[in-house]
Amino acid sequence: MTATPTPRVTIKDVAARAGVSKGAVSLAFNHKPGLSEATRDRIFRAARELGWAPNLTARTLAGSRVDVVGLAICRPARLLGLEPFYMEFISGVESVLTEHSCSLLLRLVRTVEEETGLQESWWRGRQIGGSILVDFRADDPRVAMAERLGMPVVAVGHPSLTGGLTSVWTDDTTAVTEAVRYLAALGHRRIARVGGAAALGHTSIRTAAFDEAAGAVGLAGAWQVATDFSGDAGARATRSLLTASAPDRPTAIVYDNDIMAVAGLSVAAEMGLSVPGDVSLLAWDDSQLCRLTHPTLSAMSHDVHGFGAEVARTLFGVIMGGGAGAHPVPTPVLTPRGSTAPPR
Amino acid sequence: MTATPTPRVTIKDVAARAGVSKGAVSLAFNHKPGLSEATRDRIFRAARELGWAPNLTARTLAGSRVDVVGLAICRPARLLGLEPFYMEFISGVESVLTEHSCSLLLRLVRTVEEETGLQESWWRGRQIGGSILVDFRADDPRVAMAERLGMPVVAVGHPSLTGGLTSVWTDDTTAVTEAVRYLAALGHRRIARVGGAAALGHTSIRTAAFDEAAGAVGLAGAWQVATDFSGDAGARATRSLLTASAPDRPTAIVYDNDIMAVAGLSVAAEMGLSVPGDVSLLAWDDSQLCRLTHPTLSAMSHDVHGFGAEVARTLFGVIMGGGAGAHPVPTPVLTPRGSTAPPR
DNA sequence: GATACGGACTTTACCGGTTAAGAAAACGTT
DNA sequence: AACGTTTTCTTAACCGGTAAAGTCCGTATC
Repeated sequence: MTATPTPRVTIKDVAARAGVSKGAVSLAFNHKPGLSEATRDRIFRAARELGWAPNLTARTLAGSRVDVVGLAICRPARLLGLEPFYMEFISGVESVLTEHSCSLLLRLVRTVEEETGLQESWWRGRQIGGSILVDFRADDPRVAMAERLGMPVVAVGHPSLTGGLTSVWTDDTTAVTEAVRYLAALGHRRIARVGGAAALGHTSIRTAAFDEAAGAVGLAGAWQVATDFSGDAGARATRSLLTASAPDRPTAIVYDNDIMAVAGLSVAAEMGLSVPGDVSLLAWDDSQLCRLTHPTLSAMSHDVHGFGAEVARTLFGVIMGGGAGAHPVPTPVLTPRGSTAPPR
Repeated sequence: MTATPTPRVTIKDVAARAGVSKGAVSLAFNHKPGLSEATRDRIFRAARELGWAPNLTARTLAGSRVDVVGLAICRPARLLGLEPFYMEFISGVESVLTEHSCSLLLRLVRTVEEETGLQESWWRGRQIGGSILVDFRADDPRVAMAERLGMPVVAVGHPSLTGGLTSVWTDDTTAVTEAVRYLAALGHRRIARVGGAAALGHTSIRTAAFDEAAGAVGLAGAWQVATDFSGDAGARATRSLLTASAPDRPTAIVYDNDIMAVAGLSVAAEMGLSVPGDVSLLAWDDSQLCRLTHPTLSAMSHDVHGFGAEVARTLFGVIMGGGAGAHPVPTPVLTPRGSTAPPR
């Protein structure tokens, strides 16, 4: 990219107009002591008249402050578009960043390796003051990267996945257990779970929790399928689960996100099965989408916006040199709606 | 945000290790002539050994290049989370930015005023090399802003809204006309449209086009409702349209996005009306969601990812000092699925 | 009345690169 | 051998801020 011919106003112009030195202008704009009210006013007036605002690039270079945080998301673009989760998460993050006049540098990447490279170059290039790491997997290379670089990060994921990094996490184990117990309490004895991408750490955690819970409540049948989070995959998985003959067919299905649950609902309809009569469906994340279907979808709800906000707050804590440790956010709670009922 | 104690490697360290001056390292890394192959190799080797990469902040300050583009989206966070459109759009933009090792600076804002302020400070602060402006409204202040600042931007919207700015736009008028003609051809005589936010320019354009088309094909009834794009609003609008008694009730409804169409589908089901038997529904944008419902949703489909990519390409053109004018992208095409049929 | 002190600024040296101008060595020419 | 040309590299001045150290001045202290 080449320059544009805009006549840039610099701190020098403001200083000249206010009849002071650059340093004085800098003091004024950083609200530091050492200036009289009168001078301060003159400086601000001059700046306003010239339409000047500090050049953040120069400020970053000179000082030690960087008011941008990074976020790289590693999922196929096709799927991201549909995941209400991320936009809500981002909007939560933004809500806190904005209070600190901080911006979000976003990038979609294809692989974890690409992400580590990107994060490293962002950090080395002082593009960011810290970063949010999401979608952890087992032995995630980003743990070592962040530690090696001494980069302030907050890891979104269970502490068992995020090593020594400061983390923000939801208790998926408890949530999965609650979901299974709820369905079992309704009388379901054969429950399936349509999970997310097998490579992701939280998927393994939920998978293990589901097995555990299924055993604990003594289910007669428990199935689990891994998908890529897409609606298509959710539909395929549901179809194959529901085509089984009656005794082998689950009477309830839990999904790892709401898109797949919507797809499941449609598959049931297409197969002539009634929801919740023939099969109960339980979604996860609970975006607005769950209230737009017919029947409405019961879901494990999550304050995704608040989650994002908490992540951002934690990141600021880390950047300021504190706030280490694992920060739990409230466990998703069951929100029963029209898609779950006792089996017929 | 305060600094972290990472020992940063700078160009000076690389120069020292390679036994040359800073300038030589700079020349090597910018692939400029004036260095022997041998020296170049030594420099690159030294850089590799030290794990050095040029500091983008310093590079930006010194040179005239900024490899970040801005995007501010002005819709309530709650709605954004659900709009598949934006994430897909962003992923399209990113796909092109990545090729140019360029990043996206994203911010959610509440008002256009807030956006103009933000864009201006981004530009003045040299945070961005250019910007993508979306969601234009009548007499949009951003047109004047971009011109005043001489900031390279590409406006996403119809040329009638974007003034003299370089724009990328879809022909909504033709698309709306096609939608109405299609429904009329199926035999529908009473068609309603559940539109988006009235303040947005493209909504007015579609509203006008709908009226026009309704007149041209001689409909017996044509209704239009403005919403905020949310599923809830779509549901409310649909409910009120469908509660009318038979002669006054539309037999087909066109929605301005797919979320509202999904909501409409559910309202029809809840009211005991069959789709497409009693009422046909036609969605807009056509994300994956339209294929996940039952019946599947007919839609005016759009290559949103490609749209985003085209916008990014156009922005690069503008930044390079060319590419002005209005760039049309293909008109949405009708994709008939299960939710549209002749009226009973 | 000399000394100390604190407030209000200014000076100056960076931050980590780029780039124009300058200098030294290598080369070809007559 | 003397002289212009390149080629290769160095120097030094920016870019637009920040921040530590320095200057100047009015006032309180003994």
